[in-house]
Amino acid sequence: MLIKETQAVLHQRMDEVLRPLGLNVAQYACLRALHDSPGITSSELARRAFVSRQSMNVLLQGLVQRGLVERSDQPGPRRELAASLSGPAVALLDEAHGQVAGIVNRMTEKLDGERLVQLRDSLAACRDTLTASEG
Amino acid sequence: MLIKETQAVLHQRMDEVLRPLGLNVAQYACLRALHDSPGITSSELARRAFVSRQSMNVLLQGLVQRGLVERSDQPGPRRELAASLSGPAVALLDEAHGQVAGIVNRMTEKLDGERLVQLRDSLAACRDTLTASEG
DNA sequence: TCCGTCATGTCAATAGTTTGACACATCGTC
DNA sequence: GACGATGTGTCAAACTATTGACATGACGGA
Repeated sequence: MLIKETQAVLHQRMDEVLRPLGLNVAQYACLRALHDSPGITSSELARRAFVSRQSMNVLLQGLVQRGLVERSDQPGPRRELAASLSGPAVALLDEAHGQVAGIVNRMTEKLDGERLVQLRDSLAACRDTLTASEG
Repeated sequence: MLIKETQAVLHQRMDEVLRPLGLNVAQYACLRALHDSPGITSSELARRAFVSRQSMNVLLQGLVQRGLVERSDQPGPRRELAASLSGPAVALLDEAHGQVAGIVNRMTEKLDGERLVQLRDSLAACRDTLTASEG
């Protein structure tokens, strides 16, 4: 499938540029989601990354040990532990985001603005249609 | 990322319709590649599926035990063992392909022909650009 | 109020994948 | 013919992720 191939190659390129920063694609996506939605829970993070809660938890523990994320010690209403980015994490995430943006720019350099907008719209339409027809 | 989300949802839907047939997405992709290119080797199969040779080998062994693929007993020039589909496999693959085609049709039902062609072209352009700029 | 449901976090066990390494065989070059 | 490079298959170990299960705490309806 064309979508799968494109995503696989993009994943490889992202992994190549993120490895020197000590991150993999899953960790980058986790930090990015944490930056966009501070105080999010581990389970919600797992849902957005399409992995199980347990995997996201071990990933989070690794990031906590490296001092990149901090989890609140006092649980919330539903026993959840809010997670947030640390100071050095935002700098690292900025660096990683720049690298990834470079990849995306190279990927879409052959497409003009019109085509790029249509690509985004079409992909979003496909995603929404599939998510709606679950079961 | 939009591409990743779309691919993830598509992967989930494919897994849902392939599970009743006793297949997962990796096995379906393997059978499909084997149908398009009969006599292909395990390593080439692994490259196309973006997995390691070892993973593809255990996947192939499972398919061999189920009588879906057959590997030639006499190695070729480079010690390779050609793999080919068995009789029941093509029927199963046809059934699976119909299910997947239904998913894809539902996914792209919101797009007219023009948009669909542009989507394919844009994705192919992105993939080719990324594969060209390896390193 | 009581109980069923849902949601989160965590543990143990299992399955699947990758990494690293080795043996074998061919091709190209000298 | 000899040698290194390349490509394939296979083994063992390590890692990653998933499945299944359990405890805890809050919400909602009878």
